[in-house]
Amino acid sequence: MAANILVVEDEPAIQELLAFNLQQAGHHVISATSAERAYTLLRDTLPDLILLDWMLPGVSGIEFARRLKAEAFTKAIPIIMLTARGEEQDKISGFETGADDYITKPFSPRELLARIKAVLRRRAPQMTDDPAEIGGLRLDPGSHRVTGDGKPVELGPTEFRLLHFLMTHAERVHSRSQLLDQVWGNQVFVEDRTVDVHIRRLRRALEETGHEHLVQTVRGSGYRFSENA
Amino acid sequence: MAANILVVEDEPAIQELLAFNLQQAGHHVISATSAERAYTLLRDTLPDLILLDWMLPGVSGIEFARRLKAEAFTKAIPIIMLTARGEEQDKISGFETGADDYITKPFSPRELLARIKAVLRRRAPQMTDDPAEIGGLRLDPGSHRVTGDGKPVELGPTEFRLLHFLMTHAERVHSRSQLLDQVWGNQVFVEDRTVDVHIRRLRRALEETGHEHLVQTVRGSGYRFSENA
DNA sequence: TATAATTGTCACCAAGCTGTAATATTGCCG
DNA sequence: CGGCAATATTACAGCTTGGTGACAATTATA
Repeated sequence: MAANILVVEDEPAIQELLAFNLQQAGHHVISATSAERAYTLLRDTLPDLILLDWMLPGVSGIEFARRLKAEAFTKAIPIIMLTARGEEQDKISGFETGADDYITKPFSPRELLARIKAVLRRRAPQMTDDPAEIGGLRLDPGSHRVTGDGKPVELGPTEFRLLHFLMTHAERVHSRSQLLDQVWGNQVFVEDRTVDVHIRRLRRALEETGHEHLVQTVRGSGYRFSENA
Repeated sequence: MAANILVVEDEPAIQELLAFNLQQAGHHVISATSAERAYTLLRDTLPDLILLDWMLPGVSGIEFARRLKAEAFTKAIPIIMLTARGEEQDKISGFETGADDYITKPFSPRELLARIKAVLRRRAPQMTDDPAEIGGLRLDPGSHRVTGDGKPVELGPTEFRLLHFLMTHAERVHSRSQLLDQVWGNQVFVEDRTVDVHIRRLRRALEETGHEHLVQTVRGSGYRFSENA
């Protein structure tokens, strides 16, 4: 899977433990010991997921999470909160933070990795770098390359993201507004019909290698990526 | 799944987070910050489900829920109440008003979605994306596909919804007006006889794979989907 | 800065879908 | 077996939806 994970944790021991386990699993880890530092890091690169300690010096984890969910450019990043046992009982509403999941200390590395994987898959399968290959069409997010039966396919940025989303959510119908939310981002104001045009551009590009049939129209519902007619 | 959900919540932060998480899950969200506004919105379109905060300025959530359950046109809409922690008493009164479920803060997005799904399943099975399979006929809402013994069946949008409803409410007779309410929507003015035509179209499509006998006429009452002759 | 790509909208067309009415059948009653 | 009411079937005109090419504005690139 190999995700970029930002760990925000003030206690060095836990910090190291987390970093070790995550790296062991092939993830790339960025560390911050406070919300402020984390925020600075975020300006450079956006991670695929944030592990956030509930209790932080200065700006608390809860507060930080809320801030992340409020800002457009960090809104979509999944957050997993680290909480100490029993904290849950007393502290403020966990949901208000918008965290995607919680892990209660102490936790096993296996549980940690499992939850990370689950969150990434649930939240944004197209964010993982796993290559997708369906019906002879192959999309590799890592190298940002698409090939149909080995031959390269040229795509614009939007068509690439669109195809990536469709391929990582194949066999399902997606309405135009769902696609706008997922591919364009949910704060963008764009006409529904614009999706049609990009579907058209995607199809035209796929015609080169004869894979345009994989992008299917479901009248009255939206579009679907499927191997089957 | 993809339901229209009305969120009634006065605190903007929670409001946004709810909307965000629900949209992530593919739902369509309408928001209101007070009971009064919610009520106005209801006059235009009826949602499939209402998420209602227990604490609201002005008319309280409980009061609002009671009103919704009293009026004919909103009576059938499932309600999930959001309550603050440690107020067991609220749960009781929540149910007394006719709320279908309640969620105690804090809660994870996962729990929220699970409860929504549960309520919808109980209340309106055709709204969940669970595949239905009866007598060799299979309907998958997720991929928007129908197959008879594995072979694809072509359906128009209305026939698809009609079949979906029938299959999720099999072995029961539905009158024409019931079908109009459930499949067409309960504010549409359409002739009763129109149902006959769509039943006809559905049957014709099912003839392809020899499954037309599953859609049965009950003279004087309506139609039924059943495996048994 | 000039040039090329990319993007979102539109207008127009083709195809598909819908509701209704007219007509044909069917089932049930005596 | 008629007569009647309910249902089936068909045809169709209007409407909606999706496909497509063009275009101007914006953005990236040389």
